[in-house]
Amino acid sequence: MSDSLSITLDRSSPVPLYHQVAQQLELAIRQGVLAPGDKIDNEIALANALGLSRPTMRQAIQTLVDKGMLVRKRGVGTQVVHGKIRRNVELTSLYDDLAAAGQQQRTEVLALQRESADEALAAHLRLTPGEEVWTLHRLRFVNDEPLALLRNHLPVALVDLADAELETSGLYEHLRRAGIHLRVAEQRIGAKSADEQERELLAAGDVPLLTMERTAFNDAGAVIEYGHHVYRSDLYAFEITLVDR
Amino acid sequence: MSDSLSITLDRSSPVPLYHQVAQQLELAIRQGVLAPGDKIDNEIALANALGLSRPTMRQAIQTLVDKGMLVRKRGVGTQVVHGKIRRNVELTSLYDDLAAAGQQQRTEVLALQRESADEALAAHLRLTPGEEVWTLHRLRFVNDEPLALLRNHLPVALVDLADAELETSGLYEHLRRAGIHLRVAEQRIGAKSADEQERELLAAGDVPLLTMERTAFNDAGAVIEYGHHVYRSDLYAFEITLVDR
DNA sequence: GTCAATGCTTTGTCAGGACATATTGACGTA
DNA sequence: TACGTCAATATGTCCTGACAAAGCATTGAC
Repeated sequence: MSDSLSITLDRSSPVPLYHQVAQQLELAIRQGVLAPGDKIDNEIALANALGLSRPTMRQAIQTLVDKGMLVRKRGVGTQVVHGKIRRNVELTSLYDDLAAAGQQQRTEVLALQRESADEALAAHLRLTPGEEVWTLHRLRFVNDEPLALLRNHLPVALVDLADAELETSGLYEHLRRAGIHLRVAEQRIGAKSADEQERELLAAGDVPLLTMERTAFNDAGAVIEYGHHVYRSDLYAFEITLVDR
Repeated sequence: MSDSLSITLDRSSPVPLYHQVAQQLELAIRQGVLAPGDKIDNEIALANALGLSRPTMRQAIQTLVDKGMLVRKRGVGTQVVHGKIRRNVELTSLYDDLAAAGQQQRTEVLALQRESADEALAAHLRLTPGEEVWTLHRLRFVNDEPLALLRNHLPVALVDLADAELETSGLYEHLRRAGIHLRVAEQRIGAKSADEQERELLAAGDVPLLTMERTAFNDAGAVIEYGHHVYRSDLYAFEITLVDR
């Protein structure tokens, strides 16, 4: 039912057909044209309607199944199950989330310098001690209240932060613009009490802090970034949508 | 290089061929037979060697690419990038993790009862107030130290906990055995100070607590479970591997 | 000796077909 | 009425074939 959705294909576009279909399907779901519970037409009918082969149509649907937005049942059909799905890597990008929520935010760069990695840091970045790394300390405010203390380290060989506009945009956005694609990230989320420096910077009296440690890898498996952040737990929490396959 | 890996296929098995290949490839990577950096043979050669078609071989490789263990580059080949990858849903299953680490653990069921859902709980489980739900409170110990207070709610209509052996195995294991497949989960991780009851049960003096709130959905998009847990942050942290596609 | 053009390798995309299997509902029979 | 059988339907699996596009190395010209 509800095949009022209109999908247009551009065969001269470099964007793969299955991706064009997937994008327009996802948009339809996010915008509510297809609501949770709605059944979409079967693969063969859809493929015919769009002038595509069944494998291509399947591939389009599969990407949305992997995102957790559609569910297929053999002998039954394909159904919409979920509208809003959160992007994966970064768990949640603090910068983007706050921007999306319309919160006024501000970032203060406390330190940005090149230095040689000590043993512990080299281990995190999988370098040999002594190699040069960027060290970046930032303090992020929301509505003029300090929210998070962000400490990051990146190998100089792979990233250039010299001209990064880190006060006005996120670190990950800078990496994306530099053509660096983060593929895998290992994260560890915990909690701790604030130490003296953190209490001072974050103006958090006895508020427990949420900690996040992350190592991010690019396509080649090289470490791009190691960060350890602390957040005021009264102002922030991590949200994520997980999909099991 | 390093095609000493031996993959055996059973065409009479109900397990799909691409899945058999993927499983054995994953095992080889996890066991270090294929180490990060190793290149595997190209799709066509592998397919021929196993007597499979290229699409089937591709499908096998794709599942490992989606898990973040392999990376493909057009014109180059396929490489191993990551050995250890953590399972997805549950972020991390406390019970399984502790068992894998060889820690001695014990679970105490504080409460298990059927009751009718109040307004707040009904909203979490997407029921109408008054419908019956299971309420489960557990206290989990590691090495005889209290680690976490687990509070869960499940709709009576979808799950039966009457005979669940919740002292000796995890809740998720019980659900799996009952044939319930969790497909999507929304989680929220934060931190807070312990209240009086939590301080008493967890014997945590001034240790901040890590909180986890989760809503889990099955294939049909129905809510199977809502849980809010607290963990002693000096003994536990969430670990997760994220893959971007 | 340097650099650009070219060709090879490998994955990416797309088509079309065949059979298997799970689910549902209709039908027929006890 | 109750139960089992069967057919229709939809997705799951697997195959063959073809061309496109990106990376890399080799070749060739200057």
